[in-house]
Amino acid sequence: MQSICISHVAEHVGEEVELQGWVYNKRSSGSLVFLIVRDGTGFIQGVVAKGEVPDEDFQACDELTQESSLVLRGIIKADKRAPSGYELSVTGVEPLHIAEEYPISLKKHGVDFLMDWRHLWLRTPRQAAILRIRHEIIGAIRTFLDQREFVLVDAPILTPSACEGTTTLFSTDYFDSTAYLSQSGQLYMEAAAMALGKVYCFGPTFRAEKSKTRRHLTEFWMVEPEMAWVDLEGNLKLQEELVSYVVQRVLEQRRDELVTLERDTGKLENIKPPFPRISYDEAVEILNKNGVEFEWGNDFGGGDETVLAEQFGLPVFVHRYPTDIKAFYMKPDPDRPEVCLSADLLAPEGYGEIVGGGQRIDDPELLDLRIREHDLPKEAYVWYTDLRKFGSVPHSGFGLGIERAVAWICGLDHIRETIPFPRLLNRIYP
RNA sequence: UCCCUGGUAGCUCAAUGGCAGAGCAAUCGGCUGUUAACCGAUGGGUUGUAGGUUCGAAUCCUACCCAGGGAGCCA
Repeated sequence: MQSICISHVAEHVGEEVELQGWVYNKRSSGSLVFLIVRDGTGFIQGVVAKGEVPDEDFQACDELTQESSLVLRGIIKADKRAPSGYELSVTGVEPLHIAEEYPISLKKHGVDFLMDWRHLWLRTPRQAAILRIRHEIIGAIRTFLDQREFVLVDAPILTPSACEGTTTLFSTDYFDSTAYLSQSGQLYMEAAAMALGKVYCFGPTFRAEKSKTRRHLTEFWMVEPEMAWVDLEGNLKLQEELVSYVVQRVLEQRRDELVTLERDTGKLENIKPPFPRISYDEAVEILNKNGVEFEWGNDFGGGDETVLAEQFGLPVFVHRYPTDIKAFYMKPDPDRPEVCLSADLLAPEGYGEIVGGGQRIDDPELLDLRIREHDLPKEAYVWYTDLRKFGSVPHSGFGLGIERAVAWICGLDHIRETIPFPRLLNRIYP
């Protein structure tokens, strides 16, 4: 007898097959038992009728609890009464392990409770759908960049000092000195771009900020492309093409999962280049016009980003931020040095900044000056400033936050559901 | 770090100063088409912790702990 996955039952109608899975729910009606079984690829209802299976198999159904593991044999039948359109007419039930009383019921639970049981929460249809979409998004990003001949270059996670010197880092003992968990691979990607042209890193990023919001994690994943010989506009073009490709691929490949999440896919269908571009100056005007008190020179808060993104049905680039509020390596606009060639991409529907990037300083003297102005330890950046001494070229890059992108595409109200085991302020379990 | 909200049965919640409750889950029984099945029965409590006010506190007051949301900062 062939052992198959539930995702493939449609190809085996009329055949007797074997399924391996877990009990999702059980309903009993005297001499009929309905077993809803999941195997990670899907769900199917098995109908166990007394007299049509060996007596011991029928009695075994009594013992089955939610999430017990079992092998189920039966004949696949098309049935309009089944939610998926298919049912299993059970011929054999073989429990493998009877699960203890399962903490997660099919009813409503609070977030704190579910987070404590995150290792089991992942089994629910909604969480599984999110993880599949996350997988699709990551796969799409890598396919897109690979097709454009980017080279994946891994950045170190243990680093000797802050990449940007501003945010709080996690520190760890490194033999007789201190190392920090990376908050960005970008500086290393600049070195790699000078070696290979177009590169990207994809890895975890750590921020010890004490942020307690629906948009923050202390450990998150970021893809950071970096390109030699590319200016700000070339950078934005790549970003809008990448984001559009990812969204369209999820729509094509993960439609069922989006339905499970009750995502309004209409809003995603429109995500195609070009994305609107507004300058920081224009953004300030828009805010003021919408009754938001905002002074030129400040950075946008979460509410400000939502107001800006609401003006367009698409992700929107905000470019040329004040040089003072951006990282030390951002290249000033040659026509207006008080602003820099940076740009953030704000997602629609209030999801905020999903990409931050810009053109980097290529002038060695200016870079040295900025390192001094930002009070950064010069010795730690010698290798970085070397990049401007040995064939400096214009170059640009960006960082795309995976979890924020997943939250937006899935339409989730909190980022913590986008990553299998979220690390949050006050939570490092499980 | 600051501001706001909350903490009652395994879970989700009710009880606003006067007997600690319901639904689900669990256990037992019933049912041949259930769709978060249904019906009947049973067990289940140091009301986050410590103190205070009161004849009487889940309820009011103080401190602390924990959680959630937000600010700052960021992706």
